Amino acid sequence: MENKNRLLLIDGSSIAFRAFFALYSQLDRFRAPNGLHTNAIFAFHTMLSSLMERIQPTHVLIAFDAGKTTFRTEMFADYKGGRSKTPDEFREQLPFIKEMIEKLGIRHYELANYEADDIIGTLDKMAEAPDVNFDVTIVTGDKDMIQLVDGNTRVEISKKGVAEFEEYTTAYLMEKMGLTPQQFIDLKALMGDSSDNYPGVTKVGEKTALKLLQEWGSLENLYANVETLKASKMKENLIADKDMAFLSQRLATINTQAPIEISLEDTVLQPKKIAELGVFYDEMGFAQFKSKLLTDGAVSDDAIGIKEEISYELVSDDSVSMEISPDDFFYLETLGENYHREEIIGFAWGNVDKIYVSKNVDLLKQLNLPENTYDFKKNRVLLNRLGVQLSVSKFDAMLAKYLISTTEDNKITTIARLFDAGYVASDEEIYGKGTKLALPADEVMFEHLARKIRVLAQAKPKMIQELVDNEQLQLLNEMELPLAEVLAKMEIAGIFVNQQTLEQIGAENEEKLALLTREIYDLAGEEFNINSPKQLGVILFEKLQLPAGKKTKTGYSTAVDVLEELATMSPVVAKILEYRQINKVQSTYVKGLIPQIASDGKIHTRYIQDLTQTGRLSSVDPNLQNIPVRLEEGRKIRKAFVPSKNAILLSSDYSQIELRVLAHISGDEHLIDAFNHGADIHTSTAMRVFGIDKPEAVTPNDRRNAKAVNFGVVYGISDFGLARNLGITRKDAKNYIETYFERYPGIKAYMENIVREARDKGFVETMSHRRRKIPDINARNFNVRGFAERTAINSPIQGSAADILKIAMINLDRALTEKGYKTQLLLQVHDEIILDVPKEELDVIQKLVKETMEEAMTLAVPLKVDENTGQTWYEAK
DNA sequence: AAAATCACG
DNA sequence: ACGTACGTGATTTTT
Repeated sequence: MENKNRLLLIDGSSIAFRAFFALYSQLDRFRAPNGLHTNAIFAFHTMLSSLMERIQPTHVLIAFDAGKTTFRTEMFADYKGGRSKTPDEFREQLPFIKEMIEKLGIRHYELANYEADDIIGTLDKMAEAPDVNFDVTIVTGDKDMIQLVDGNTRVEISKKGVAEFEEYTTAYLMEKMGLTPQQFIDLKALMGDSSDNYPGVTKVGEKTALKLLQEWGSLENLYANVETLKASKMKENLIADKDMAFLSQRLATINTQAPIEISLEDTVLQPKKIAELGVFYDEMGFAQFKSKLLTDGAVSDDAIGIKEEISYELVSDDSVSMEISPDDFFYLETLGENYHREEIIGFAWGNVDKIYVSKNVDLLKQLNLPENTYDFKKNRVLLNRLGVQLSVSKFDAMLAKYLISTTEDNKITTIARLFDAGYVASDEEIYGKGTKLALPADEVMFEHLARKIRVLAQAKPKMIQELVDNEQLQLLNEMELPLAEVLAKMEIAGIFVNQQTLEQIGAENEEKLALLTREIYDLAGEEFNINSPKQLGVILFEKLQLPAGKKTKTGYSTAVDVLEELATMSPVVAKILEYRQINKVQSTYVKGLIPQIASDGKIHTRYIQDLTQTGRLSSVDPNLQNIPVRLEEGRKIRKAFVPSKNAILLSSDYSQIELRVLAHISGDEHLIDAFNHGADIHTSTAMRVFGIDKPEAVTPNDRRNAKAVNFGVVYGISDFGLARNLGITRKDAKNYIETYFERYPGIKAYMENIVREARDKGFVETMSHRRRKIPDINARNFNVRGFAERTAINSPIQGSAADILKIAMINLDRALTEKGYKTQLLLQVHDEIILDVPKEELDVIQKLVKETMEEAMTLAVPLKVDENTGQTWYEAK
């Protein structure tokens, strides 16, 4: 870039106001720890950063309006009159925006009796003096300042959000409006300005004003010749409002001679006040800005006093002996995430005072490793690959953090921030990401590992304290930690998948797809990419003229529910649905799974234990919790999942566990009764809600509707959702719900209570004190708040059900181990477990599994378990 | 990187 | 009037 001074002048008042509205929808989310709204502060920071980045100014000034009265109000008392009061939520943020600007090393200025425009205009003129000759960029939300555009000065008007600006240069102004900057003032003189509340000439708006200026060039010339205009209402108005026109002209003119007490030298960009900014970001709750601040350079890390020195001892020799204290942490590093395949690149152990690092994996085979861990399950699996049985963990910082709060991720950087436990770089900074993922120099990695150990050691007591305060210590020690061991066993065990079976299914699918593709091209009359919703939309809704129903953000929706509506209208639609179904199976479950079969003939998934908001597990790499079952076409995939030699697959699932949990935690007598009498729950609901006497009188359709209502109840029902699901009117859905609540008053009470509880405490919890924060519960926005309310209703239900299966798995694993059975737990699918059972153990194991699951927790209703066995997963259903 | 779609409980 | 059912992950296309 040219070595010229660049001055950036920002209308702080106007941009702050724009910033406020740019994130207005997020008003409730942006709250400082002390409750202050911060949406405008945050958006202002974002806008400012991107401007600084783009313009790279040498000088910056942010001007603010000083107060209500200015020299313009002396000229015209109603100037800016009639404006609605600025919102309190905005006004309270202004002082903090100014504070932030100062800490960013930028000057701000305001002057009694003058507006920000005048300060900017005056400085702009100073910067244009021949001996100075700066490039000037003016940023504002207000078009008035376009009059300042000239060869040195461009004006950027904030358009939308925080990043979109419209840049006015003399050329652009001429092209867009056919005006010079001076004429822009006259334009406003004629048409007035409704937001500044001066009227201009009666009945003259933008179109008329532009035409007059095209013809006469200026306000002065227009009025010098006004008598020559042919008689019209407009001529009368021009003559009558002449004084107002010239007054408006003066009001619209920016004063470039304001008595400012600030010079260009005062606007030189200063270095950021790093330490103060760090504190400020903390106060505002701006974690991202703070971590950015820290990563921007080592100098700043030290300046802020967070990146203290760290020392560690490198251990490369196998023949080291070590003493372990109960406070010591152990940490194991891999480059990638999939610990079934990744190699150990380094590890560290120690405490706040003394830290060891190494990359000699042979050491791991002989050392006695510390019992405080981070991601114990990963460590267990990795060491198992080395033939080492890692001893039981006493504390897992990752799981502890997950239990304390699910709102953020559970990375060590996050733990460091939340528990004020020192500095650690992010893995991305050290190892890169995506294609740039690579091993750094040894010293870089070792320091990084040492810092992780120190953060963990410093955070542990604080985390324990918080777990105690939350009544969650038991949840960690007796549920998540033991479960991590069980899951490690399951992941290590893996499940046999028959590749030939998958390939056979794959070959059949390919044939069907080829045929369907030809048929679809035929019916459509052309070839196109059937996988592209965009191209498909064009074919269906433009070429074939089918009625487009729903729309997505980018165009026509071609989702199943839309296509099903169209199926009767054109034969191509049915073919497309069939194609989609088979293609899904082929791409995700045939082509996706085959490469996941390891050399042992098994698929080893990973269960993510610290992710879901409710306490469920998730399964990745591959996901074995969404193998098809509902449609036969996909269900066949399950034929490839087989037991080990001389064994059988046993699938055990809880029947209606979420409704049973709901019955228990709501205490609703009717729902409890139904379960206690062993009734078919959807039939029973149908009888109560639709007023049917005998179960025999419940039609399949009644039962179907009741089932949808029951689902809805668990999800936090709304008439809209139920209506959409059942294809009935909202009014009917509303009736269903009202009747349901009348007949099940305990459920209604539960919903009201849990929402109130969320409001009071800011979180809800499961039967085992698993928490979910509900920050949006008091949102002003109807949708956001509605979502939060449904979350508050659903989370304790889904979460308690998850807790129950977790307990069952732990108890079952314990029983299997104690009695020395060879049966293996293989998979978990939310309300179901799949086991590999040697044939000779089958009878006793079936009994044991059922018992263990049904007795996992004692509720006001019985827990019921169904079991199925088979030579494949397909049969075990 | 986001959006659309669809697989599961 | 607003415009949604709760919780996930993988694949493909589009930007």
